[in-house]
Amino acid sequence: MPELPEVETTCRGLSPLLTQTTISCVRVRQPRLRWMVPEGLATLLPGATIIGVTRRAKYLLLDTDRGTVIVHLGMSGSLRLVPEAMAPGTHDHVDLVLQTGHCLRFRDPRRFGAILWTDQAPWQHPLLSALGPEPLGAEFNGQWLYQKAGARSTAVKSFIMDSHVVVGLGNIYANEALFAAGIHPARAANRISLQRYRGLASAIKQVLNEAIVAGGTTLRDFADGTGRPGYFQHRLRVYKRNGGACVQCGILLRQRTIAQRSTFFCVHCQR
DNA sequence: CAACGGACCTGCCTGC
DNA sequence: TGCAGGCAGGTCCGTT
Repeated sequence: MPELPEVETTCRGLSPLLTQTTISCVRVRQPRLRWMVPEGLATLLPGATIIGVTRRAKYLLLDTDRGTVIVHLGMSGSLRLVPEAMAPGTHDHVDLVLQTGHCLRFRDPRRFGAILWTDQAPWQHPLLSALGPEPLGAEFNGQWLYQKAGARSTAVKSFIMDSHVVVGLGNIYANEALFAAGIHPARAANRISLQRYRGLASAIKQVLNEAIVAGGTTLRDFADGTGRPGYFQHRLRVYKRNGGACVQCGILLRQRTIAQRSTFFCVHCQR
């Protein structure tokens, strides 16, 4: 589910609801996520106050006065604010119960997500320290992509999904951004000019910004922190549209696998 | 170093 | 109707 726009949507939805609330207890029903949920959470967090909710890459950071809860939604995770008494479902693995009578509920059927803790600056955490730039920041541009591509012969689609190059792009938005930039997803990263990388960088920014405005993409069950779905799925131009007509030239869109991920593109508009 | 495949999980859909 | 197989929004890690 969650690429950068979905995580950002969750972040923006939850931030005003969680900021300045105090955690009363932690309920862990299933600690076995991608990594074990730290046992210490249940003793550390009661009494802690949430200072703010921010995002780095696809990680949500719940900043408290004692440290930071780092949340990753994996493939199927979601975070919702619900009444404390609401009965949990099968895959509702963790609750942060608040003094307001609500709880922040982490659901994740596939358990590829994670809940971690750090009392250091979160960007120093091993999972965050080596990440590339935020795609919506000024330091991410065509020059950066061109320089990072160097001699790499990997497909440009895998290249822009590499979190050391730029964060936040998953399979949906990598496909969409390459279509918007007119670049074939299988083209070797080192065979793209600086000029075309400038176009790609701005396409990435534009696609992500549009998706954030639309509240993200809801394919199956994504909802933001308050339960609202996203609407960007109606604006997808290539993702899962194989066999359909290209919105620009009308020929049939193709699908193939690149780096073990389904890839959708127009052979006429993308070179 | 870079590229690739495997691993981790469950649910849903298709086709036999 | 049942079941096997393939596929899904992520990303770390070990092996070439």
